[in-house]
Amino acid sequence: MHRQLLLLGLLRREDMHGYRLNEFIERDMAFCTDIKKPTAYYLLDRLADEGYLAEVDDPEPADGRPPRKTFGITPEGERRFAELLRQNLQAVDAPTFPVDMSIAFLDALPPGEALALLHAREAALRARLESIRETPGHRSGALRLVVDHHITYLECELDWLAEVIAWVETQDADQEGPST
Amino acid sequence: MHRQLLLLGLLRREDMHGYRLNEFIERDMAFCTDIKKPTAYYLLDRLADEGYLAEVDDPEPADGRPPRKTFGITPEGERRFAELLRQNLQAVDAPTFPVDMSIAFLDALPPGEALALLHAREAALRARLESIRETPGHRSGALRLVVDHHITYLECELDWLAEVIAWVETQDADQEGPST
DNA sequence: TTTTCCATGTAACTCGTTACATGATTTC
DNA sequence: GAAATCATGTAACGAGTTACATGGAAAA
Repeated sequence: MHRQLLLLGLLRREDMHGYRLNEFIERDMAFCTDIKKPTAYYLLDRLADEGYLAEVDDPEPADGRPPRKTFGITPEGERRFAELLRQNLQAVDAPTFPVDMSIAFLDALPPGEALALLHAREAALRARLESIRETPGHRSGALRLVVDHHITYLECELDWLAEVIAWVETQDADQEGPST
Repeated sequence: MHRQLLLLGLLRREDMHGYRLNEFIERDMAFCTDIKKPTAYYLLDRLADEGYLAEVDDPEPADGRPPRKTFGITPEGERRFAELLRQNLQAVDAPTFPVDMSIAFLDALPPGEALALLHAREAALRARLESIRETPGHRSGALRLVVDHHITYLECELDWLAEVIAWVETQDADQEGPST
């Protein structure tokens, strides 16, 4: 559903063909969406079938290039967009973190190995945080807020991971015995 | 994949039949997993087919009750469990937040309505945070860490939401004109 | 001359959900 | 007598992904 919203939202700003759309999404939105090319093409056709998009004439057809299907949003599409926007903004999704399942059974691992894996995870999260911080563009406008969302989230993940690591370390110490 | 891990992890502690397993998951793990009953039954059979689980005799068959299939983990299941645990702990998933798509197009909404929706969202998040804070049990052990994960996450969501609200408010003020 | 770019798709598949089916037994 | 509890499942569906297909043009 947020995928439809994305496509409608982008086409609301400018008519585009699938290839350009996918290019833009890959370059500028990859950090916040996971829509894949075939899905985008499929959804474009479906949204057009449903009357939310309409195929328009290619404003600058390039010769010796495959023909392209340029889409524009229709008035019904605008209405649909607003509807999805409100729905999506109100929906409070309960996210699930796959890693939680590992944490729940962390005692099944030798503490040493657990710590090594957790530190590796920490490094990976830090790397991602850096790469998002260094992302060019998105310096202004609403997209900045989305970048901030991911930065805030990664920082919170790191805080929590530190807590997990501390916990494993105390477990480890307890196991060695406080008598040592 | 984290679903398999969950089932194997729980059956590692104690032999169980599907119904009890589902009961436990609904009562004590609903806040961190979204596995549904039919999925659990299906996965139990599949894991058994693959040799990771084995059907064992019901230790206390109740009379006048439907027969139940009690599963226990096999040595291969133990190995599989450890493998999934390591895999899952190392995998750094790039989460996508559906709400980001709304935020990216927030300017399409009248600022007043946007603020109302954002405040409603804030209230919903706060309610969830409270309900998790008041969750009984999970006070000790690894599950406590998982609860903390969700608390930390919701707090970070609230921080970020406040930032979004502030941004919309400045946008609104700018639009009214700094001359007023 | 092989690779990359442009541009669109399809077919098969995976994973999971929803809604429903069954049937005895206990509780209201 | 109706509803909830116990216990297991199936069938149909939906959303999305992967891998592949196509075919000309430009760049390496």
